[in-house]
Amino acid sequence: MRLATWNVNSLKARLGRVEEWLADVQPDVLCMQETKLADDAFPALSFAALGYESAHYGQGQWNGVAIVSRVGLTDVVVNFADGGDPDPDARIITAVCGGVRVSSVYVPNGRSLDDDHYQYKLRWLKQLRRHVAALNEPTDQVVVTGDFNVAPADIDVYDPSKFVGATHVSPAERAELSALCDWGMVDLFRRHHADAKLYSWWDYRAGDFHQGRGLRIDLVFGTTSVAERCEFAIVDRNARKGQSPSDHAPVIVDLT
DNA sequence: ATGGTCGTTGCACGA
Repeated sequence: MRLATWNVNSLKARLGRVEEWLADVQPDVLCMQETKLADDAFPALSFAALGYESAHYGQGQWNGVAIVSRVGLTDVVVNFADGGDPDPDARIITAVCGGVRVSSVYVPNGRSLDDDHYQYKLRWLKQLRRHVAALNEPTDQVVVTGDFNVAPADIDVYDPSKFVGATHVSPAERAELSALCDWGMVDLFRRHHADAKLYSWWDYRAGDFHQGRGLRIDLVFGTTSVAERCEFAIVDRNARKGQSPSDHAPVIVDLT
């Protein structure tokens, strides 16, 4: 099973590229973030024409997450399912695809450490963990993937000195990812590329992509049983090139 | 040293 995640930065602006990419890469499951669409504007027929079932949770304009699958798509849950307060934004959707419970997540950006949005980000990550624990046991086949807006370690940042005091690298955010791992999840990409300075997001400005100034913030977490099946992981940098790219590249994992 | 660009929408703001 080939599973991928991609922050498309507006599915309306990106649909052509996403269709082309699906035909080329042939993933079985694709999790998308920042569709920036209302549910009734989601192009389900375009995905159906390529053989994919789909589930979307959007609000229009901002945020919006989706899962498309050609290996089944059942048990769809929008928003958090831990019994706590629902997130006012459309940032998480969960479904079972090919025997794996998959969540597509768009973690709040945080803006800056002194912003209320940063506290929202930390609360959001805690609730994500409760959501995962409410739906699964650590021994289950579970994937939580998407745009985490957190670089797990300094190796995931092109120049850590430029991010001192910034979001995406703060100890509190990283501790939330560690807590997810403590529950029973593994960063599948890092497991396959222990020392690689490879990124999944590059600012549109100043030629950051071509200068190699990026962050690895698009992550695929899998439970141990998923990690044991994972034989390949890659960032598809080609999808960040050319005409009208998203500022994120897809991350792909292959499970046996 | 600073600011670079996109996407939304509507003539600013979030990332």
